[in-house]
Amino acid sequence: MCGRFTQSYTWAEVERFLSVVGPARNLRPRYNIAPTTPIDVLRLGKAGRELVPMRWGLVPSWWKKPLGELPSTFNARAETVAEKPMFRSAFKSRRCIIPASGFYEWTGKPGAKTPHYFSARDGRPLAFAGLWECWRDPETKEPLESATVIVGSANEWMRAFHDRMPVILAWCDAGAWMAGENPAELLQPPPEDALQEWIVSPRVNRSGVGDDDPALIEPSRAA
DNA sequence: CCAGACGTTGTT
DNA sequence: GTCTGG
DNA sequence: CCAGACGTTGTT
DNA sequence: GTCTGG
Repeated sequence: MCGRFTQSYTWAEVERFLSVVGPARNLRPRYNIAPTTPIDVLRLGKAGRELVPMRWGLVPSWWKKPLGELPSTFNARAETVAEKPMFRSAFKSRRCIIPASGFYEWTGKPGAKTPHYFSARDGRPLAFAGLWECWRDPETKEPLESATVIVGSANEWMRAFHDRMPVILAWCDAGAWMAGENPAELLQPPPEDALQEWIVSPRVNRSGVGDDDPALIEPSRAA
């Protein structure tokens, strides 16, 4: 998966959706997110469940080099997330849910790329399986919280556009995910009729475009 | 990942 | 082509 | 037991 | 933080 998450979700929608794991608090709408910019992360902390904005791109707590030398960690592969040094610690003890109204995938060749918007057919927000970490800058000692989205195989329907897709907890068990259970069974693709899709403007991936513009997911040219 | 920008010369 | 911003 | 290592994702 | 090597 690549691109950004888009469109707003209402408090009511998220709360209803997240009721799988219990009541949610402090939820804020967010439309559209790019790597290295914050995403909303629902985690289980000492104070209970909280929605926290974090850097998109997980930084393992043991990372000692400058942030700029960190490889791309905005996605983690479901197949290897348990073993990769970059993710395994968070996979064990810092799972989270990343609410989003939808996500983008691109089709076409360079110079003729077409962005598609994907969201739940029932209109409810999606909840991606994620991981988070807290890292402390060796120089400034500043703490930085970060997160990543787990991606797995696409289902047949999705394969028409892309062979990967985020792990969506709506069709797994969000509660079990947060409890650290049955990862293999949890990280399955959703039913074939779970999502809907339409073409949007390439504007979605343009630098300088605000993340909170609902117009980003307006249908574009016909397919 | 993708979209968009990317400007040089002389000058003590 | 390569780098930056999101 | 301790010391030291440990890089990911996407590629039309 | 977690795993491996010694």
